[in-house]
Amino acid sequence: MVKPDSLGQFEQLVMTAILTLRDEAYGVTIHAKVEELARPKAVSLGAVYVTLDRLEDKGLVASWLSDPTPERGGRSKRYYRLEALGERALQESAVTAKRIWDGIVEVWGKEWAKEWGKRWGKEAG
Amino acid sequence: MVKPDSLGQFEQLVMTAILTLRDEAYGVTIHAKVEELARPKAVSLGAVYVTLDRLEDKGLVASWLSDPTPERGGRSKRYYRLEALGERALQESAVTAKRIWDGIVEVWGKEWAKEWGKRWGKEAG
DNA sequence: AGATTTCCCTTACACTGTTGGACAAATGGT
DNA sequence: ACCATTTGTCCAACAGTGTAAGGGAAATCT
Repeated sequence: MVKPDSLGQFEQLVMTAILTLRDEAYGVTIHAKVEELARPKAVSLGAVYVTLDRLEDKGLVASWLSDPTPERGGRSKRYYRLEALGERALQESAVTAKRIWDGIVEVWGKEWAKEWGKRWGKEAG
Repeated sequence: MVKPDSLGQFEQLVMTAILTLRDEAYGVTIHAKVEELARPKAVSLGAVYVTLDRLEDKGLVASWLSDPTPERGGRSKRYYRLEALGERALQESAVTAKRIWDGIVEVWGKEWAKEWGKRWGKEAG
């Protein structure tokens, strides 16, 4: 556990993925969700695991191993959830992220925001 | 000029500061605006200058020296503005920032967002 | 048993974040 | 003229985060 300081953007992505996946957050699904959030940028699986490791060292997330499941290749998974410290850190970072967004919209206008919402929002491809 | 890749969060803060300051963007004012955006986290002046340097190397911002002004300590300032490449990079990063915010609000709810807006928005202290 | 599928983890390096202090150029006072 | 003060820029060094590439383990299927 190092410092409850501010998160990097990739750490924010990983933690947001864990948060939104709720009970289905393990390496592979987290990776998929992060790629969805970071689109169109590609993300390597290794990057995700390294970051999960470091977040756990900092006490921001916790993990545990599941039992194997009876499917092909269904080996045990390492599931993750946010710790209280992690929730706090994510909240603060999210507020900063929102200030950035608001500042930009203030200058470039709401028309721009709408346009980008259409092209890059979660609904569209 | 290195790669027009994704920006770190601090780089986003600095560029957003330049954007919103319009014609008044130089080291000291940028530092002040970044601290406002990153509140309550403190930011050192050196961090800002180093980041400005690297952003200029990457061709995302441009700078020029002004004439001195007739006030106490009124030496010449280095002003900054965003380059076209920088605007594009900031837009993409901002979209990712917004996806993070939306994902979090989706889980924690709009009540939470409102509450944090009151306590941490630009209006309040 | 061997092939296939799903998943976890490590090593190594590049880039970004941050501190702390050095240095430069104006004005104001004595 | 000289020195203190104000405003401002910049560098060196280190810590921390981002990323790719590849090694390897545990299931099921045939």
